[in-house]
Formats: sequence, C-alpha cells, structure tokens
Amino acid sequence: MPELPEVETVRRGLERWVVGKKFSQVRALHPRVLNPHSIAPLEVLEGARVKSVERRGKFLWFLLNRPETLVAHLGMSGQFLIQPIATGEVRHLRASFMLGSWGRSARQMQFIDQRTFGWLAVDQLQDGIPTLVQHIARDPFDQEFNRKAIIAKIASRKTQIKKALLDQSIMSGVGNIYADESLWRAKIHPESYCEELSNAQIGRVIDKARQVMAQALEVGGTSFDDLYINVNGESGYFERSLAVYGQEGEPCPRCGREIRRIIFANRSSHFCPTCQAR
DNA sequence: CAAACTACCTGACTGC
DNA sequence: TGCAGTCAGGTAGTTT
Repeated sequence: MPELPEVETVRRGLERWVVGKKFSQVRALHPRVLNPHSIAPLEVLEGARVKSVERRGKFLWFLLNRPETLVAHLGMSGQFLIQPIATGEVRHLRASFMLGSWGRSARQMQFIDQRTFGWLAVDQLQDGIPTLVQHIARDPFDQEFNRKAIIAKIASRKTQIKKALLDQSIMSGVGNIYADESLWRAKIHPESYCEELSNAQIGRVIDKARQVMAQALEVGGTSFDDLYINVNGESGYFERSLAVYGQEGEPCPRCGREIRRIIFANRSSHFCPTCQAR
C-alpha cells in the first residue's frame, strides 16, 4: 500500500524519467481514472512539457509548462510504470502518456491500478499547491513542517492517537502500516486517547513516524531498476524491517512477547501488549 | 466544526 | 473443485 515512502520512491523515479519530456499523446482508458473534480479530460495535456514532479503526503503532481497541473493519487494499488511503447496488453492499465516523440526509443508513462482507488486529475494551482491537495497537511519531510503546532493539534483531538495519526489534515503521509510501526517505536498503544498523552509522548510518535518513513524510503530507493518504478512497497523493507505490521503471533523484536492484532476503526492494528501497554 | 461511519474496488485467501 | 464469504485499506462524502 503506497504510503509516503512508496509515493516518494515513485516521485523520484518519475522525476528521473519524465522531467523535460512532453506528453505527446494522452489516453484515459478507464471511466473512473479521472477524478470527478478534474477541470478537464486528461487529453487536454497533450503537448504539455513536465517541469517537475511534486509531492505532499501521498499526493503527487506534475508541474507543467502551463498553468494547469496533473495531480495523481495512487490509492491502494496505483502504480506508474515507464515502458517502451510497443508492449502487449497491460492488465489494469488506466491511462497512458506517450513521452516525447515517436521512435524506436520512445517510452510511455503508464498509470496502472488494480483496485481503482487511485485517480488522476487536471487541476489548478493555488499558491503552488493543487486545489485537490489544499486540505492535505504538510508531511514530516516538508521544510515548513511545524512539529510544535502538530503536537498541539493532536493533543486537542477527542479521539485515539492512531486515528489522529492517520488523519491527513493534521499531518500527512502516514498510512496504516507506518502508523502501527511508529506507535510501536514510540511505545504507545494505538487506542490511547490523545488527551491522555503528554506533549513529549505525542512528539515521540511524530519523530518515530518520520524516522520509520525515512528508513523505509532508503530501502525503497534502492529497489527499482532502470525502467521500472517500484510502487508496490513489497520489496525488501516489508519482509525485513517491520516490527509489528502483519506480525500477529510473532515475537516482539524488543521484548519477545507475542504481537497482537485488533480491529479498530475498521482496520487492523498491530501492537505489542507489553511495550505498548495502555 | 469534529468525529464517526460508509462506499468505493478487485484479487487473494479461507472454509465448507 | 467450486463457491460464498472475508479481508486488505486511502479518501471523500455523508451523517451524527
């Protein structure tokens, strides 16, 4: 599931392959690929040149040599692949962008998404951020991320810490996997109420979230080869470094006690009952 | 306004 | 072998 480290890995891969390229042909291939708020069909981007690829939290957008921007969200299963033009039928291909001019070395950027929770949109920029990303808070890697303000915001919430951590309008980038990992590292139970936690404890969760995502990004960054932009996040990191996510019944790497899984807010939460006592 | 809930989606897996 | 049921989960829209 693409969370911040996976989306940043995709952003870096895209940056390498599409910056400076022109979308010479654009095709939307599935009725739901276009976000309903898109101001135009994707095809209007034919002829646009990519200046940079930006990210906030789990949202990506392409700055173009035009006022409009192309926004992308990978949802649960979205992928971008850079491929040679003449490939056979691609399963779950939702949109394709031909890059540069036709020819033997021509490539295309494909948007592939099995579960169709991902989308693309043509959007306008408002203070440098697309309209569709305005409600998304800064992520912990943002230059202007305000740690103190985030602590205060979380502290005032009348809900449990894990829900606050997943709320993209407080701090963005964290999904279910890194939420569980951050809370384990900070030794805080996912169902702890925000108002019961000290500012130091909330600060610790935020710092651990940044730390675990930075480490995941390091691994993700090494796992893609030339033409393949890895977004499925299953390489390396998942197998080796997860302490609690998907580890129900396995020993806690810190204390050896069995990791537990509970259903909470319609999602699985994994934690160590000893290290993360309530 | 904030919190909680639900729809959206398809492939993999489980149990009978 | 088949089939129904369950699970995975990010976000937006709706309800409380």
